[in-house]
Order: sequence, then C-alpha cells, then structure tokens
Amino acid sequence: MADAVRTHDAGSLRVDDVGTRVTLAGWVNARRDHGGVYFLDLRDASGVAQVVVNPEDHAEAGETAHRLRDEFCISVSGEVRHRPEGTVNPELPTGEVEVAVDRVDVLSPSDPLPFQVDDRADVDEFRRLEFRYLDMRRPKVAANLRARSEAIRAMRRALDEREFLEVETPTLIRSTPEGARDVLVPSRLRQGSFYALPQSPQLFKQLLMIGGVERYYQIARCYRDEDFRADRQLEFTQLDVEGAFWGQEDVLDTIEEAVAATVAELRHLDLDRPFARMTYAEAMARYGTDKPDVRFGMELVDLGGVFAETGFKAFAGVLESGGLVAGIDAGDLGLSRSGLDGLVSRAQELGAKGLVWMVVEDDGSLRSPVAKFLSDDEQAALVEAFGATAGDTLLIVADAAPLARRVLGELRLELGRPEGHDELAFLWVVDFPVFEVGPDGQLFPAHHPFTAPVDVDEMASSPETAVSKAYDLVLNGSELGSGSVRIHDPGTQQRVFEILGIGAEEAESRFGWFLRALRYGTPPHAGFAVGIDRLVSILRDEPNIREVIPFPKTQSGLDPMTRSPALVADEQLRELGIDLRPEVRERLDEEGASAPEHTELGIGDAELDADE
RNA sequence: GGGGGCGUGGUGAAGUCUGGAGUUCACGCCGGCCUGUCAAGCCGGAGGUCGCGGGUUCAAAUCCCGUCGUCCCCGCCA
Repeated sequence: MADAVRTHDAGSLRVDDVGTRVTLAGWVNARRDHGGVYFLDLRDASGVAQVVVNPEDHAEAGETAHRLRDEFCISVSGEVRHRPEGTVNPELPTGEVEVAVDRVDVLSPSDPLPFQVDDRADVDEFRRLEFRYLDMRRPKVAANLRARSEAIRAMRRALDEREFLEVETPTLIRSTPEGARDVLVPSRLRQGSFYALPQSPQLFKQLLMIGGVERYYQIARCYRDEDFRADRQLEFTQLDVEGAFWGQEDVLDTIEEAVAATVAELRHLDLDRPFARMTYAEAMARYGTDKPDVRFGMELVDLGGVFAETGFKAFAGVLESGGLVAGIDAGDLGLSRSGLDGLVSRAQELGAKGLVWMVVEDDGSLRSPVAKFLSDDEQAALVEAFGATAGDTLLIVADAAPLARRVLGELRLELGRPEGHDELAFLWVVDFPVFEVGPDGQLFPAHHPFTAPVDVDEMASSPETAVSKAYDLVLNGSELGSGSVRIHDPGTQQRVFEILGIGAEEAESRFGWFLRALRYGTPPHAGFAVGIDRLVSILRDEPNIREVIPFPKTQSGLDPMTRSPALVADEQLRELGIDLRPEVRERLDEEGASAPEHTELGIGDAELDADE
C-alpha cells in the first residue's frame, strides 16, 4: 500500500519486487554498523525489512545512518534487490531481499529508551504501562492488539450476517444501584445529581427490544467499581447481544456462532458445535463450581452411599445433619506426610473444618489417619466408588454441601488443572437457580431482577430450589459471560421484584421508567454478553486481561502513563457543586498533593510556555 | 477490609536467609575499530541514596518497625 510518506510496506517486500524503487518508512528495529556498510532493520506495522546503506556510494545517507539509534522514526528510499548468495535470512518473510538505499531521512529521533522494544526481557509492568506506546511496539503486545481487533471483527461479521443491528447505548445513565458499585459522574447542570457509567447496557438493550429492533448487538464498554483482579478491570468490553422473540436456544446458537468465528480467526480451529452443556446442579455436584474446567476429570464423588451406615462419627454426624461427604481421586500425588498435611491446611484455609486423605496401597488397603475407624467393607466400597488404583490419593471433605463442594472444587483445580490454553473446553452451564445459598443458609439473588424464572409461582413457593432461565458460557474454567431469557410481562416483573424483596414503591422509584416501557407490547426476548477481554486473553494464552487491553490500569486503578485519576482544579469542583470533605483535604495536604490551577488554554496562552 | 510475593545503575537478574568497601552476570547507553551482518563482532568508558522513613549495630541492600508502589489471592464483582 502507498501513502504520502512511503510507497510500500516493509513487511510486504518479496522477490517479485526486485528492481523496484521503493520508499519505506517506519522505526529502526536494529542498526548494524560494519564500518564500511550499515544494515538497518526497518520495522513498520507490516513487518521488518533489511535496508543496506553504503557510505562510499551515498555519503549523506551514510552520515545519517551513523546517527541512527533504536526506535528512530525514519524513511529510506532505494531499490529492492536480491540478497547476495549465502546471506538470505529464512527467519524473515522478507529475508530473500533487501533495499539498497541512497537516501535516509530521520522523520523523528527517539530519546534513549526506558526499556528495550523487544520480547527478550520481562519488563516491570508499571514501567511498561508508563510507556505503553513503546510497549505496544513490542511484537507480543502488537500481536495481542491485532488479535483483539480480529476477534471483534469476526464477531461483527458473524452477527452482521444474521442481520443484527449494531446500536450504541448511552454511557452516561441513571444509577440503578444493584450488584456492583457504580462509577459516578457529577452533573454540572444539575448540581448534586450524578450519572452512572453502565455496568452493562442491560435495560437499554431490553428497551431496544421493546422498540422493535429485534436483533441488537454492541461492542459495549462496561464499568464496575470493584477491586481489580487478573481478569477484572474498572472498565472492560463486552459483546452485548439481545434478540426479540427469542428463547434460550436462539441465544446459545447465536453466541456460539460469534465465539466460534472468533476462535476460527485467532486459532484457525473449527470448534465442535453445539458446545457441551451442563446444568448448574450437575456442575456443582461434579465439579464443585458453576464454572467448571472440564479439560480434566478428577470429578467429585458423593460418598453418602458408602458411609450411610458408618461408625465413623465425623462422617455420620455430617450425613445425619443433611451435609455432604464427598471426595476427589487426586491420582498418584506421591506426597509425603507433610505434603498431605499441607493439603489439610489448604482445605482449612478454604473454610473446611478438615480434610481426610487416604492413600491406596498396593494391596488395595487404605493408608490414612482415619482408616482404623472404617470397616473393611467401607474401605473396599470407597476404592470402588472412586475407581481408584494403587498409589492414588483420595481427598474427602465432610461438611455442609455448598462448602464441601467449594473446597473440593478448589482443590481439584489446584491439583489437576492443566497449564496453558492449548485445549479449548467451551461449556454452557444452564438452569441456574433463582437464588444462591449463602454460607449461613441465607438466600440472595443469583442474577439481576429482569431474569425470567422458569415458573414464577415456584419462585415464590420454594425459592431455594427454583430455577431461572439463565445461563453462563465457560471456557477452561473461566466465566466468559452470562445471559438469560428476560421477563417481558409487567405483572411477572412486579411479582419477581416482590419475591426478591424489592417493594412496589422501591421498584417504582428505581425502575418505574422501565416498568412503564414493559407495558407497551413487550416482545419475549433474551440475550447474552461475552467478555471480550477474557476471551481474547485466553485465546492468546495470556494469564492477564491487561495484556490484551490497549491502555489498562493497575490494580489500584491508576494509569501510570497519564497518572489518572488526578486532582482537578477547585474551580471545576465548584462548577459541579462538589466540596471535598475536610478530612480528605487534610490527607491531600499531608501528601503534598496539589490540584492544578484552572486555566482556559487558548492559542498563544502564556501558560502553554510557562512550564513543560 | 484481609493474606501473600516483589522493589538492587536505563532494562532483566544474582547478592538478602547467615550484616563486613555498591560486588557480579546479561542487555541497553556513550566513544572507537571493523564491507555481509541480521537480537552482528571486538576494544574502551559512563552510569546506582539497593523504593522511602525510622530503629538495632562498630558496621545494614541484608535484621526489626512503619510507609509507598506493584503483582497474585480472599472478601467484593446483580
């Protein structure tokens, strides 16, 4: 491709171009000075090409080449030629040719670099983010940005083919405190009032259904003001989808289409479809989690039958009180006594009262601190239940079912989870409960209050077992997204609010505008949202979503490059009707932090020259 | 809010447990040599308040206390 400054992309040059006069522009990836000849590796977005400068023939170009340093932005002009016999570089796509140049121009020099722009060293991440614009010249980060773009393009293509409308929803919206903390933005025109940034476009996409859009998607930026993790940022991007006259199957099929297109693009892989499916109840029973990593077995085994008549009081007591005795066969761990005790400590850290370990001996007997409390029949039945073989370590937890499952599920991951993401195990987890059960038996809603229950009467009469039309997509043990069939009947919506403990008055004041919309012929509808950062990071085998976000923030919400968040001028706060609390002022004074003076920057403004 | 890891020339690491001169390695940077290299090679050089503050000690990168930053995790994330 040709543009104003260059005629060709460096990475595009091939033998076919030999004899062509070209002008390339890009960055100095490397400069090799051989005294009588300079080799430059010129890099642009398309790749790298070797440039040769011979000062004997072109003195001025030689002088310029001598001044060049890493990451200078330059342009060069000359003729493409074959590389001499024996100097072809098979590592480079452009390795059969080089450009013999007669002209070298520095478009823009570079200061000495804060770190080397290559993939050699594992540079401190804060430093990388401080100079993200240099960081993204590194091959790995550049490839991640490219992959992200390709992923989004694949999703758009898949949905455009199905005649979806891409609609933008507002990012300054009414706060509906529910779930995560909102990021708030003060209003200048209505002092004391605040917008919220959307945690998701949830209600707006439902309004689009009411508005007759029928098939909507958006690459939507979402904001949740909670603490950061490797897979969580303050702002993140979702593929947000909703369809009218849809049920669960329509959603699952559409999302699979978009995700499979993304995987095909990034991994050159045709996924088997439909994706595997499992109910929430099955996931909890077999894997102890609602987002199971199904790339490996080591499934939870319910031992209630084995110990139904046991004389071992610890197990008998738990079973009598309605708890769960379950375990995993962790395989041949080869752990010492202290290693096994370490697992007990780990289980206790996770909240279990204890953990029983048993090692299967060669003769099929069990070596364990509690073996003497178990009958021979029980021991045999235990080995049978696990399908265990000699050398296997069995880990058993007896506790309230949710706790026992959570602990075993976590131990299973820690002991069995494969490294890397070579294998992609997509899984739909369906039939989520309406309520999740807390550690003390209390119920709290598992989803937002617009999720349709399978049966609203059941939701009222037996909330602890009621199921909703909600589903998650899981990849290798990570939650990629979730969705549901929505409530489209205003009466049902009112009842669900009531059952969730949101009174009519409260519902009216918080969601009245939405409840009113539901009364104007709302079509049945359903939807989903896929976390694009998470999907791309897994497909790129990156352990951290920051690696696939162009300008991420640190765990404390700081952007090291721009140093945001930052103080603002008192004048700005005054306009917004905001006063900092005295103790906040005091802390800022102690830290020596000072807000900038408020200045109206204009052409010729003296402030521009004052400092920096 | 809590638990843990890390912080040493521009970059990455070793040194810290067991205190003894800012020591070492690789890369980069500066200067020089070199006409076929390709993350070139050779010679020479510069560059550090060991995150910051306090304490213990004859002596602190090293031990103790505090603090800041960063990463991972728990809580939190309808």
